[in-house]
Amino acid sequence: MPVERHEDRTPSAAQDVFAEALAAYHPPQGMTEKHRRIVEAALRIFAQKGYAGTSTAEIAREAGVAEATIFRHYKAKKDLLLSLVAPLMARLVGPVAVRSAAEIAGDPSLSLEEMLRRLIRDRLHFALENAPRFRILLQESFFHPELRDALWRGIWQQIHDVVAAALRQRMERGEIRPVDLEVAVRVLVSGVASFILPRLMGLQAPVADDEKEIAATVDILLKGLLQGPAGAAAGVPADETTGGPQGRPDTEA
Amino acid sequence: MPVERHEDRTPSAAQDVFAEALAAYHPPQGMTEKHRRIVEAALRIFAQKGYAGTSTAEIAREAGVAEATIFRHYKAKKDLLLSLVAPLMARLVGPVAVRSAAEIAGDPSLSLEEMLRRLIRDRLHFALENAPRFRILLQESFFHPELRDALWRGIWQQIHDVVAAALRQRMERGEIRPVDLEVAVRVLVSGVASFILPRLMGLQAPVADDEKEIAATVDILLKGLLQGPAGAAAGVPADETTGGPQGRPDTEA
DNA sequence: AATGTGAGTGAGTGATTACTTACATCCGGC
DNA sequence: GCCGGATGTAAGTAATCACTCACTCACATT
Repeated sequence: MPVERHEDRTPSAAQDVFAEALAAYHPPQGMTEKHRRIVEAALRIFAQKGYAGTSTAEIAREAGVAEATIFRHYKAKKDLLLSLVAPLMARLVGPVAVRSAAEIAGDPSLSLEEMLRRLIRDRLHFALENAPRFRILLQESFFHPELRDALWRGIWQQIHDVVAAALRQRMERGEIRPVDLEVAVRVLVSGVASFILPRLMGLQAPVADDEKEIAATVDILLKGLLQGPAGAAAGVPADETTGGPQGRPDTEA
Repeated sequence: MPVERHEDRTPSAAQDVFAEALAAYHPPQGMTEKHRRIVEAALRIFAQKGYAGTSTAEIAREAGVAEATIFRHYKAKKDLLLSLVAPLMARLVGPVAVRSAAEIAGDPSLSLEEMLRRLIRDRLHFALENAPRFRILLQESFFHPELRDALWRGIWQQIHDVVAAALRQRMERGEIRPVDLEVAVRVLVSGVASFILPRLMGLQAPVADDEKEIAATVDILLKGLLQGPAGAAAGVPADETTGGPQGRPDTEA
């Protein structure tokens, strides 16, 4: 990058990026006050203007520290970026998240419907909790091949494997039709993503009722759009503007 | 933006961006050789490194012109960016594209299945034809509110209206179940997007057969995943790795 | 032949870039 | 008291940023 000119001179943020960044990542409580404010400012400004569109001077100004203080903690600007997304990556592909998702997806006692609802709720909650980090990871993966690879190989493959396994299990039990697994995973995940991404990006009109929308989304994904051959549909009626007590505000943590 | 420091001094790329950019857009045949090469270089490099990550010096070098030549044709760097995405926006929301999509979506003689297949083929073709412009519009809409608004208000609303109208029509005819229209549109469009976006981003493993995947996607969107209550499913069998002559390589232009 | 015009450019402009260096200040262990 | 490491910063550094200026050149109109 010509705009980031010293970038490739330092070997700091070069090869096996995440091993290094994860090692360098110390949790918030080990940080000094100023260090914490640098991270917060960077998180906020990167999410808004992007990595290449943000100068270290602005981060320092916004954090109320001297510019050199940033480089006391990070060898290069890019290391700061990586330190922001690395913990998110770790939580996404780490054993905790995978086990949590796999537990939901693999639980045979859950109806497919309930499983999908929980998955959407679970991921929506997680995404909104880490919204700025998610946004940065997403938008910067356009420009940084290492991030794109990590996102693709790490996160997508994880999601894919968990969902595919759950679908295969239920397909063998005859619960779902024998559709192409890859396509089914793609459609399912994109349906969930269409729920989460607009909220993550700050688009999205004021939503009336998340639970109702989740139920309707799952309903369509499971039963399709077509009129059943024998009046099969028994799910959410959903005549567009109905606001009756049909959502389910109970549900677990 | 501190990185783009002169940006807000010039009133050139300020308010009603697209009116201006569209007016300034002259089709390729009216360009000089060097101007054309500037546009091509910018298209290529912006798509790869992003607007903020690309310097005018690099564009000039890559185009084989002097840096000042860029500013002979564009008042500011941002005007160059807008001139790249404006024609795409115009074609997306303009009467041609809307009529084409609306014709497909509104044609009552088409089966819902065939309509969706044509829509996917049509949009996939269009997206791949304009891949760099699409990519730039998508990635820069994270950072430029005017682009985000245009993409949201213009393109999404167009898509939404066309698809919603088609669905409502078929819902009134009893062809599809009475589901929530907004949710149905969202799931449908995201299913199509999940088909197009990975190809646009250069992700996506080498795909065996587009037609087969389109058919399988449409099948799932229409009939859902669940086993029908009376063995209803009659669509694509799709036992994961079957490669037999079941795709439909006929289909129109 | 004089004049005008748009394309094109070499050589700048001052501001800003990521990053460094040298030098303080703090704080806990001896 | 004194040392050593970690934290913080003012004041740089050379390179690069978007953009401008003064100018040439080719060509068209008169």
